[in-house]
Amino acid sequence: MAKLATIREHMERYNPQEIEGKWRRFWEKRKAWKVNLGRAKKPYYNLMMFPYPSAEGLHVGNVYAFVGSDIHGRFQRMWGHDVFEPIGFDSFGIHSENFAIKKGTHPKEQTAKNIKHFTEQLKQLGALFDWDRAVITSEPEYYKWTQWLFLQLYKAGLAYKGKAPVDWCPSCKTVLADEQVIEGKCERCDSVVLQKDLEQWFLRITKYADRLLKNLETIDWSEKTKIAQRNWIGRTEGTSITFKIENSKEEIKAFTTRADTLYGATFLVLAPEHPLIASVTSKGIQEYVEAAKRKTELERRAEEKEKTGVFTGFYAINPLNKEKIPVWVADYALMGYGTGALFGDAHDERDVEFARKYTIPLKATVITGDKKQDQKILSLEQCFTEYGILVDSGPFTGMTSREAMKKVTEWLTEKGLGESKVTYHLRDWLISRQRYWGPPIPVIYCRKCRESTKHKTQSTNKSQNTKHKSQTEDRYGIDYVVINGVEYAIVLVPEKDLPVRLPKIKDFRPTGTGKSPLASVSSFMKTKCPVCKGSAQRETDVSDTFLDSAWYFLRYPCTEYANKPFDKKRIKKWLPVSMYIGGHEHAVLHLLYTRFITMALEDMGYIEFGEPFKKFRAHGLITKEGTKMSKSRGNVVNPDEYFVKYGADTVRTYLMFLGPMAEGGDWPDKGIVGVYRFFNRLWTLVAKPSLATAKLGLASELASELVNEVLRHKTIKKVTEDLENLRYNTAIAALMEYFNALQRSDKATREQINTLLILLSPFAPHLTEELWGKLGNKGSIHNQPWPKYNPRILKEEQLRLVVQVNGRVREVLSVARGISEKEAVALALQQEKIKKWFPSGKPKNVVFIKGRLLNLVSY
RNA sequence: GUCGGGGUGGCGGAACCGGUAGACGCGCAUGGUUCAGGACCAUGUGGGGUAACACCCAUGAGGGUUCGAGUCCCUCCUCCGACACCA
Repeated sequence: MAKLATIREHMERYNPQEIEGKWRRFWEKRKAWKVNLGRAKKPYYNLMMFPYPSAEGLHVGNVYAFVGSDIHGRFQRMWGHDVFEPIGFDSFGIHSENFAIKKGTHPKEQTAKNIKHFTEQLKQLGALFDWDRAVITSEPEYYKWTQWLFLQLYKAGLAYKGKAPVDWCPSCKTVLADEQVIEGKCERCDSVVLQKDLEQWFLRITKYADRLLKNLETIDWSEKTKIAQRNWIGRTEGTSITFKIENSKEEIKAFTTRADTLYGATFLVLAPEHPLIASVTSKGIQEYVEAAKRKTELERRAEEKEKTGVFTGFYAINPLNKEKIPVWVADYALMGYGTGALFGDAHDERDVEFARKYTIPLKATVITGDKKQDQKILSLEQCFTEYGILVDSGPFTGMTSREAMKKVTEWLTEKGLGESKVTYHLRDWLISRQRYWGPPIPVIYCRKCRESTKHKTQSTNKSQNTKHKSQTEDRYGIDYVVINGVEYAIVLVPEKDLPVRLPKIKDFRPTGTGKSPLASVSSFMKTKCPVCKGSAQRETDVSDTFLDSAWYFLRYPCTEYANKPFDKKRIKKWLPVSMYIGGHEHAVLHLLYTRFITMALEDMGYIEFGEPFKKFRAHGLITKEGTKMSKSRGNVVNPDEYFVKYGADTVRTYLMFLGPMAEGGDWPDKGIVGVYRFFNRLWTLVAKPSLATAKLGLASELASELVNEVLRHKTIKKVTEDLENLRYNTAIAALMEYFNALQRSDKATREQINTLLILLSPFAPHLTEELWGKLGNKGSIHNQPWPKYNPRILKEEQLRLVVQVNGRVREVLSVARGISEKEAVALALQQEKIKKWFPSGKPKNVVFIKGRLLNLVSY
């Protein structure tokens, strides 16, 4: 007998492994989440950032992100949307290649292996993923179109090859984009980056700077992300001022945001890369420039940012007061910002520091109204950088800084000596990578074509980059590169020849020579020119991973089209993306690039929208004991053991219970058992034979207590609102509260429990499906409509009127909702706890907030 | 330095427009159940105070506005994140 009971008890226990596997197989077989993309009536594109499969498996941080997004998808699905929730792998790139190198395997094999394991793990999550449409960026079927995209960008004048000082990571042995350099270090491996002058491929994202900025107002994104983008774009308004050079026809345009300080200009500084310097023959200067370029960020840091510079030997004329000021070259001026030149004065800390070091005179022209400070500033003991009143500034004396900035700029503009200028922090996107594991850039260099088209190129000055050339549709014969002193025409690989396949080579490791490993594979490099059919060579660099991920969301709904990257009609139906959820670390990388590419595609006429994601929400970070999980720290938590111990439903729900989605949380605290207990208790309640028969069978009006009904509707309201706002943690709390009430009351009806299960189903899809069936309901719980609450029922609840005396709570009264102020005061004054505060029997003042509180004031 | 976000029990975190601070969960305590362990169930759990109430104190610190402040304003302390020689 005892044994039998134990077995029975065991059988009835909540066993996540058993039911989760069962339902997953069932759903997969039925293709339960499949959406017919062509026919769907209410398309909802629920997108999450796809993972880099650059590890053996998922960590709980990935799980957190995917589950949060999946819950949103499930919620939208139950609202009646046709939810398309795709998944894929961002499998090209340095992360994947580095991982393969570490493992000593070929990236192709390692990536395949990783993807296989990731897939197994992802399938355990119980998400709505459409696996038939999985996108893998390292497959030729995909990167063919990444290369196609590059060709279109080139034809539109948005891709160019140019020589520029670029950041080089000596460990990854490749150049990096501006965005991938963090505090002078490589984003991937933390190595200190070096500056190199290299000929590289760029995408002209700066052309879109203003649009990228302005459009932010039109999209529903987390404010944090928008701010990060605004900062990165870094639009600055200022003035460009033309300084004539003494005894020369040359002039220098200097950029400033403080035109009001122009009277105080006592020197001019050029960036070491400034074009004017190239024409200066003085040996000392050239040496300085070379040395500055060779400097690494580390060296600059070690010197504690000490500024260095050298006097050029010539002088410039201040257009305002005609003063003669020396022109210097210094490494604190940056070529990429403003005009690459600035004037130095006493109202900028960097200028002052530099001037002191080289004993260049300074002159203060701006002061505050404060007497004491006036003296200090005029004696130059202190560098005053704020706005103030102008002194010693000719006709501008006495003006405020703001006024003067305007007037000075106007004056200069009138005289043709300056103009308003806008500059940006944003730089063009450098996409060349001297690595193996990426899509080869589909370009061929042909010597013969260059020879035969040389006449087309007007200017022979090729010392600078191609940035400023005019844009035409067909640049054949005009654009060229110089390799080892020989000119080659840039010829695009014809679209019909795509993809340029990445050959499987043995020696795929980065070379460090400034060239991709592909450069030593002659079978790849040597090719025929598609124009002249003569022998030519291929570009051997591959493109940045972020180019792969800049358009993947367009591919998902169109994976069945082999002859085009995406289908216009399909795209029109499903895009822009309804909701995008992902990590905040991509705020200025992926999210900015993606917006740029979308705008470019719109301008080229391929799509009809300029913003890819209508709504974006950043999720927080899951940490381990307060620190970021990372492979290098070795504190990555593998979710597998938790799946085995507690099941996916518990892991899903627990992760969401940690805190608000936007804030992330710490894993693990022991709290996971709390959710597991909750599910066990739910299981027990539903499995109770008594519930399955008598009470559950009754109609709700007869059996339910009003209390439970009110709570049911309240819970629907709360959970619905919370899910809309991604406040999953409080939604779960409300569900627990509701469950606790049902369990306690012992009068729960089937409807009340069904509501609980439906509301819980986005969090715990397997468990709720099982219990839904156990209660004798038909069909899948996931096909149920989302419950609606009845506002009338919420009003039936008794009001708990808070009674305060002098703003402090003294009593809580249960009263009818419609109670009037008069009635409430009278009732309150009958209470012992209240009465004693009013010896006179009457309050001096009464504050009554209907439906909420009563405050009686005794003074 | 600049920009952004925080500081609430032993812990994770709740608290709509200013209106019962600490929901929900973890942990802990006591009791029940069990051969035992675990699991489970019940009750309690910010601090002081009380037999129990009452009452007092409490949301980083200090001040202010208000009938009433975690929430609004000012000053300061502190932690975290992003960017950083950007003129």
